Amino acid sequence: MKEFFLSGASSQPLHIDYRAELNDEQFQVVTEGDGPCLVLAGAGSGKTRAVTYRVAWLLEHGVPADRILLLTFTNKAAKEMVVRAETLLKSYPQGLWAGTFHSVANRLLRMYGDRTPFGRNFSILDEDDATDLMKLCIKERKVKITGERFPSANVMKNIMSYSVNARLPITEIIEDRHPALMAYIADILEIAKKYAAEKERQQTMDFDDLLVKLLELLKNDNDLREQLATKFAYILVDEFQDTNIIQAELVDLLSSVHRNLLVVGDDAQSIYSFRAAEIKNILDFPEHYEGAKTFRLLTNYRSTPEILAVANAVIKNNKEQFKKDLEAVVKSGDLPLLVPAADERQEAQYVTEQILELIEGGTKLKQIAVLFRAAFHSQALEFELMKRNIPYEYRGGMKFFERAHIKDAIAHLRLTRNVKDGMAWIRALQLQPGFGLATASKAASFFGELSDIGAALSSTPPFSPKVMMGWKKTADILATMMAGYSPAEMLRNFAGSDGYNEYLSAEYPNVRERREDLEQFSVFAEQYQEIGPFLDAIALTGDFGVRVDDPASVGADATVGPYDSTDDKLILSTIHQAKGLEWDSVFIIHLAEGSFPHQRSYGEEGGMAEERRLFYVAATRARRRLYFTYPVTSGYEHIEIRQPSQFVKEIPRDAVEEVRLRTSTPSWAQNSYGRGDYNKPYNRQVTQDFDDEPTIVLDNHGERISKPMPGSFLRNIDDL
DNA sequence: AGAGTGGGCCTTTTT
DNA sequence: GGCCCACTCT
Repeated sequence: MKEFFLSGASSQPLHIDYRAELNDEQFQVVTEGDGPCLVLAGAGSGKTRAVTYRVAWLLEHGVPADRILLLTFTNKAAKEMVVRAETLLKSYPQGLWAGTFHSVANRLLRMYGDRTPFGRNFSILDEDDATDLMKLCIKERKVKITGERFPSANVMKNIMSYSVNARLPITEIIEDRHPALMAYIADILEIAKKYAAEKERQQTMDFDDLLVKLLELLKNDNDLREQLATKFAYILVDEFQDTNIIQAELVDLLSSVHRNLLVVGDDAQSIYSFRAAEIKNILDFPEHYEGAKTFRLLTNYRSTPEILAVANAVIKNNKEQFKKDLEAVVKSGDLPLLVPAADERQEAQYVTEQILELIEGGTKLKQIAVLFRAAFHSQALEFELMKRNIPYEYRGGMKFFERAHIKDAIAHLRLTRNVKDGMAWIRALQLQPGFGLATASKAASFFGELSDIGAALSSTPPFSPKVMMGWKKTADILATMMAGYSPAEMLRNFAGSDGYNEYLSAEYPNVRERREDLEQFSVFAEQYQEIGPFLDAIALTGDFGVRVDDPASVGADATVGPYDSTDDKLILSTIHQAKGLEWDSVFIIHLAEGSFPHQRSYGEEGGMAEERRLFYVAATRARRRLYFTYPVTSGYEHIEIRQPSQFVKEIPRDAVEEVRLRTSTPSWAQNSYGRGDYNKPYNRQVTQDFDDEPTIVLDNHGERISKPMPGSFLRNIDDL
């Protein structure tokens, strides 16, 4: 702590009783966290608590807020940490550097970007823009197709992103993961070059660039590195198990002067290797930082011992892992339930009914979550929830800022800051008749040579008369928009412009809703004074809490039904998005081989271990009740028999209670009126054997549809 | 070159 | 079920 003790701020009376509010391990982390520190924090062990108290402790001991850097992976986590620190300190920690890696990198690049070829006014490409740009690069290369399909822009982007983040040559990645594409290797490498060059020319960065360009800058500019590493006296990193090489190197450089680097993480919750998270960062931390202290937070304050028993048992099957069993302090509860369902539909019905029962028992809807491996797994459930009028909030899927009309507005705004932003030009111009991709690209190049948007508006581009008409419209929209000053004003001018409204009403049936969205967007914009920070916030957050495609918000009146308010909603979420969160009751659905673990994980090195960590993350979200469900069959025309997830099989038989569903009407067995007629008799049955191949499906006459297998209906897990 | 239409494809996870 | 591409016509 040395120099900071002298600063005088510590003369204020301490009002936080660290000793009383933290357990021994947490207290150690908070008070002895100087130098390089690794905090292995199990799920629900008060990790956020330890970090926020540490920040509070530093501040109370006179460390200036702007000399503390707190890095997280999600905006939500960053916000939560700051809010909790604020609550502790009873004042907002003004000046604290807290944010995601990407947002902090952006902030630094806005300050020092003039030392890079990108300048300080670069645009940020979101995932769609980046993919579109990649498409253009592919198109331009005019690849000769030789039998094998050429990778889509999306695939190309993924390969290149992985190459950057894992710091592996593209060729090696192609050889390893897409050997068939080696036929195109020369083209692919050229396209990669083109993509990079194009971004530089357009003064735009994709998400990866934010980290990479900052890292390059710090490596090449000794003065700046020295300056920043001196500035940041304390660096704290959350979810360190999910950092990649680039991120680890960034914090390494930024902490190179003071060496006060405290990283928190749980190797058992590393679930982002697909974007090159390097679990070695956390496993090798003690070797990499000489004299590093290691702390372990193993007391779990969240879940019942029954839930932890399941999570601990399954994760044990991963060999490369710090050994640790979470210990529960919460009192004993019910055994987790294991529920095989005849098909997706019955699974959805079961989940829905249980949710209704939980609510009757006094649980709030928002204290219940349904988690799944992949976004589309929730489809059947969403039908059922809609049918029963259960309001829910879907995490993931279409983000507000990804909606077409919102992106239109953003594209026009972006041009006012960076006239070289080709993707913004292409998007804006293509709204007008006369502009297709080809013409818009050419126009973007033309305008990209100019100094700023003003020059573009007063230029005389070499367009044909028809194209010129379209350009006049765009120019008019831009001019109308720029009559405003703040982001909100500009947005309202944009939404009110004749040019854009003509486009909207010509193109879409629901103009009114789209205009309302734009108004909502303007309201959101009111908290920003300047266009730059506003655009950055949008690019780096993707959402601002507005629920998209939310059928429930219409019917759920605050005073009707057992739901106490409109924000009391069931949570549907992918497991990835659920990390760090907790609920009273959690359903994990689609626990069948091929769904979870995901099909593609079988062939990937370390894939199964990662899926298992995902399972671990999912199970440890639950406080009191945990349900595992899976469909035994899937498909309608061609019925497919599913195996339960291998993770289900890894659960000790006495650690769960198996539920047998009585009315097992696969939807294909129901009458042709669809919508389940529960009174109608049905005869089809499904049997399932856990050990080897299934199974038997009987039709209405008791005839076998698939291969014979003696066995009872939905065999008990005890038969394993 | 752009716009409109029909068929094939694919569906992990995210800052 | 949605998106993307290729094809055709203007």
